[in-house]
Amino acid sequence: MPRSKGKKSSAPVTIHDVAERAGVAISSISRVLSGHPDVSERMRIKVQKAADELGYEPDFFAQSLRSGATKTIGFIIRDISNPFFGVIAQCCEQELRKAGYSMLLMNSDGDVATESTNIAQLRRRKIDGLIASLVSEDIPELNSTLEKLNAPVVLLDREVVGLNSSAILANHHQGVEDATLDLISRGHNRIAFISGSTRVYTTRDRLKGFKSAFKKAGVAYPTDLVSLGKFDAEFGESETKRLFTLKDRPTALLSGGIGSTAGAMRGLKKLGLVPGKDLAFVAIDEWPMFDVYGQQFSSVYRDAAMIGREAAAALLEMISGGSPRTIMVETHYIVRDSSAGGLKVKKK
Amino acid sequence: MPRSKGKKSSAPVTIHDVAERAGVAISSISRVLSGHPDVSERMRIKVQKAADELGYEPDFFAQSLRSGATKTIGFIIRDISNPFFGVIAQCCEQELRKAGYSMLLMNSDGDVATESTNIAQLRRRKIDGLIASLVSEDIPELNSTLEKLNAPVVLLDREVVGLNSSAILANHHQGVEDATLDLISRGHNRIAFISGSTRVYTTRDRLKGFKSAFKKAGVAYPTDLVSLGKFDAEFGESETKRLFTLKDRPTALLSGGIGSTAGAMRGLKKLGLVPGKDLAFVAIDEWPMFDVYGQQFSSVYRDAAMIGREAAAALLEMISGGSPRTIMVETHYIVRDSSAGGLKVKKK
DNA sequence: GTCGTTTCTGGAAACGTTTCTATTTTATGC
DNA sequence: GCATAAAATAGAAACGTTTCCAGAAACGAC
Repeated sequence: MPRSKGKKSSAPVTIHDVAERAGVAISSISRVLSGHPDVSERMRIKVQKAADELGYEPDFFAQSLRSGATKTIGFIIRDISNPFFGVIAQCCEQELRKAGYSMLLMNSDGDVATESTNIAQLRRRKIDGLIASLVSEDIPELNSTLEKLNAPVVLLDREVVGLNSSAILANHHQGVEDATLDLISRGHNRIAFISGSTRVYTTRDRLKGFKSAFKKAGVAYPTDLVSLGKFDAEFGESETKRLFTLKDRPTALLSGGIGSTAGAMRGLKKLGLVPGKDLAFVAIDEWPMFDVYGQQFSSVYRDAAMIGREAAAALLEMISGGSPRTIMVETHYIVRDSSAGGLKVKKK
Repeated sequence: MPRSKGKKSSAPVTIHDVAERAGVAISSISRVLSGHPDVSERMRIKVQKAADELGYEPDFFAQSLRSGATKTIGFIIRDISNPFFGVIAQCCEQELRKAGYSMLLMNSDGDVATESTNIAQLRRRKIDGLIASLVSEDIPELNSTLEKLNAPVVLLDREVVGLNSSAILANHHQGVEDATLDLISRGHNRIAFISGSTRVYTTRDRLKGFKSAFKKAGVAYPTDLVSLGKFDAEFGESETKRLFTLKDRPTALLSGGIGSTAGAMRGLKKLGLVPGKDLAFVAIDEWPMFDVYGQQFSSVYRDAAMIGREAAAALLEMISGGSPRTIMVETHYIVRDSSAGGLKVKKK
């Protein structure tokens, strides 16, 4: 049954239909529509007309199967509900969309196995590139898993040794050091620090800044007040409760990341401790609108939107043959109300 | 050149390789791996073994091209950086992933044209279903655009007439009415209301609750204090500034949605007005961690996680042949500190 | 044993493109 | 006008699956 005669309006129009209508070979249709140079003006017009009249749209899967390019980018993060990641994802997606790419979003839920399943899924989907904030940097099969993707990779705030990928790193230690030095100069020495696992760059670099501040100030570094484990709110809350009920409790707190901060704030509230009054408090990474709440929280700030844009740019560059690169994004200590408080004797 | 002999390790292994290794036809491979019933135990074992040894993974695009199913769901929202949408997306993605589907995320940036381009893109990608929070409900070609998708659609907080889709609607008017009645009972009658366009259900239903509260209370409805336009922070901020510098300025404010609330809070701050003191303030929709900030904001709450899960469930049901349905999600007025304030004469 | 059912298997035709190769047409130089 | 090269086109072979169809093998029933 010839497909041309049956005027089934619902049957999708294929390249064959266009070829028949224009009275040319299907290869000519393909050439015209993909902008091949060896095409006469007459042919171009004829084909374009037929395609327009039929409302032809090339089948995405047929194109990908044949050409190999999928115009699809994988995006893996712990948790898209984290507004910090949300901003990154948003800006990333906008940039990728401009370049004709679509974004497959997957949450890893902070779980190594889920993350690995997700990567496998993306491999089967033959993504053209991957942007990921990994759960951990030292998973045994990680490098081979990522290499099997056969696509360029951009890592967010992660350093994976031996992997030929780009990375967008934040200069955490600078901001954290500035914040810690400020707290020390205000008279604190019992400063608590809560953040995620040391198996990721993020935590290690923050810790580096925290430690170097004590060293620079010549003050003993409070080992017992450093709690590194997970980025989630549960950990932040329980550790805050634990630390702030110690015999010799801290007078200040730095919480590392959106999740930690959420947990810390909840924990402090349950303990009846008010940031800026009963303790000094600095959040690392900001919530959106952090600056407009009645109570003003200090923070170590980094620009999520820029991170998203840089990630997209780095990936697109690699897709078009460029080599991997590492981009460092600055962090800034922003002093607000909550840096005060927590000390018996008010300074000046 | 026979593909089997060249032991190119990088060449992806196809169904033909497995067939050759097992010494059977490719159709048998397909049958075994897709769980077709008419397969002997001997064949099953033989094929499974060959597939495992070669590490065979079916090509996603070839499968989709042939079978028509893409195991891909489109997800369109205004802006994934909005934490409310973030939670919805997260829960949605988790549920879809469990069912073997992946999520293509696209921001519409609140722009009708972008949204329409996105839908067209998703159509070409032959998605199996769409979950969307549309910019507007009354776009001329909207219905035909969505129908051309040829896939089930779940709308978030939107009512599109004549479209055979599922919808997850929030019962906004109940929560808003409760909030407004509370404010009226506290002595307010100059209550401002800022929200998005009336071209979406969200705004209309909120407005309905706002109006009915005044009617029930027998108080004149302050037409001049209702400002409906856009959901974004810019609109929220400028309208807040305008309304609160009126000669006869409002004593209370309801802001509709995350964006409006962000703008309103910023605007109030610039005016030097403190919620809970200089005015009563109720946010519609909560930010994450809304309950732990020093200053406690009242809100009309709805459960974003549930909305996400219900959306996924409704879509999966339609994909497997179920019919569309409308799910109503409750909203709740949560009274916190910011419901107080704004009145010269304190009521008992 | 023969016959009709089942159960199983192999071969080949799709799916809708891109791209390679071969062929025809057109242009160029003399 | 003729050889030669260049440009334009058609035809067919991929890409890697699923699925249809036909036939082979196995199995009872008689």
